[in-house]
Amino acid sequence: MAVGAPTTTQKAGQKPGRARAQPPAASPWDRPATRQQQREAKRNAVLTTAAELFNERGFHATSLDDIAARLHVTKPTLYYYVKNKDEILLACVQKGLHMTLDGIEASRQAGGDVLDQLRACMRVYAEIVVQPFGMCLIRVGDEEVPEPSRTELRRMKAEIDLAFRRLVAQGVEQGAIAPCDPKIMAFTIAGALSWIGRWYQPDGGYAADQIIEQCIAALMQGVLKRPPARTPAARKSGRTPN
Amino acid sequence: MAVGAPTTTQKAGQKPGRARAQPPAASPWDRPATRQQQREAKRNAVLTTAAELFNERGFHATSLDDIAARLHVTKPTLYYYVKNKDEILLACVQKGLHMTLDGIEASRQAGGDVLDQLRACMRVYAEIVVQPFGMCLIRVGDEEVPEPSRTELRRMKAEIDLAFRRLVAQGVEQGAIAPCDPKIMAFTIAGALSWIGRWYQPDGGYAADQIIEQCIAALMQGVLKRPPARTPAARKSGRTPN
DNA sequence: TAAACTGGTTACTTGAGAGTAAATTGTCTC
DNA sequence: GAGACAATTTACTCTCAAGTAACCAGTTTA
Repeated sequence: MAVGAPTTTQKAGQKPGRARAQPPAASPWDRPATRQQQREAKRNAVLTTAAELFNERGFHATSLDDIAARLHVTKPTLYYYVKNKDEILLACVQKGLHMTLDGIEASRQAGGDVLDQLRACMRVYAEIVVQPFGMCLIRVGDEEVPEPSRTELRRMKAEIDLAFRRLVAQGVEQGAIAPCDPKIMAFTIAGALSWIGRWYQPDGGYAADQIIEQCIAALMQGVLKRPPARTPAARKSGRTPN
Repeated sequence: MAVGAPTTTQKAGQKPGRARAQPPAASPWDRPATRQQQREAKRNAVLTTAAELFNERGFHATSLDDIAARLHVTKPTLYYYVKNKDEILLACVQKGLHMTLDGIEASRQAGGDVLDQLRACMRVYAEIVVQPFGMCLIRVGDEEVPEPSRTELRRMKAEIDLAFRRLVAQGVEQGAIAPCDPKIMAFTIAGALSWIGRWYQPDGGYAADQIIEQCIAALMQGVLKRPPARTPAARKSGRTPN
């Protein structure tokens, strides 16, 4: 399902766990959404637009007036929905982080062997990283976010990293993954996937899915040519299992 | 004089190719370096310090006063050595770029088969990326640098990317590298290596070399365990060639 | 030793952009 | 349709940092 359309907060591996209790979801027959819902929707629009601009120009180079302009409102309006500029950044990054964490949790629940789970996590991560909030996550260095929150952010990032590292370690133990330092392998994986968010352009000749799948395959398989594996299934395609 | 230790510009893939013709190198017996040399050295100190601060706090979050302070001088002094803040950023990134390009050229000259050359390029790139100017290169998005130069920068980055892509393509043809889309493979490699510059900390339990070698190995070999190769040399170590 | 230059300083101008106060318009409820 | 409250606007303030002007101390050269 591709992690999907912007503005719609909570889309990836959702399930009301982390999200604040949301009114049951709106059917088209409902009368024009409640005040609360509208407010929430507008706040989200602010955050999404902000994230897009941060990604285009960088955090410090984006003014609140820029954000307001793109939303066709004036700057003070923004302050009706957010406390200040830092809070915006924080919220964006946090959304990206939550989406990732939820997604990882979902892949865990989905089960499968270590390799399946690792691949699923990679996919989740890569899909998020090409969307506004996820892109924020990897483009905006955490130096930029001021101290109370920075530590919290780092904690969450470490959590993601740990998930990868654990899977790798587990895979090594089971003999499915090549012997390596799991920490470095995890960073290598995360790095390659994060980088996608740096150069990917929706209108650039490649579809996001293509890029993601190929990048994952490249990481799994490595640069070096493999001798064709003796796996029965692999015989007919002539390729090693990805 | 205060504008202290020049921090030795040009470290990785140097050799006077691209650098402006430098006076034969100073022996300790020489009288106190010429005006020109001192000036050059101080300008370099400004750039290096700036790069370090940009990496620590981000470009926009670093003020010229910050840079001046770390050099124990006052802001107007900086203007004696550089035109303005943008020029500083541009110079830093450009230095990183030139170092990389020179390094790549050097590995080409060094010869060897495709894999050797690819590995050499990866090493060059990774080594640069953990140093001030190289780190600038990958931490500072090119959105930040204003238009006349941005295009030039992108051109140079593309050149680096192209070098990787060409090696990959060549390797695929020769059958040394697994069949893949060279463009994506190149980005995957560059991404993983660039990422090192994001999390590497000189005082963090790992030596830079370790990280670099392991990261390269991880990329070459891939995540998946390889069946032990039938290469005679590989037999005794019990591992596949890295 | 005086002129001229080099490298640096203090003290300023200026502009941009974050954030606020208070007035204004719109909408819902009784 | 009159109040009450939600949503936005206009018109400001204030701070910070880029960039400049003008001046000063050392050093070199005639």
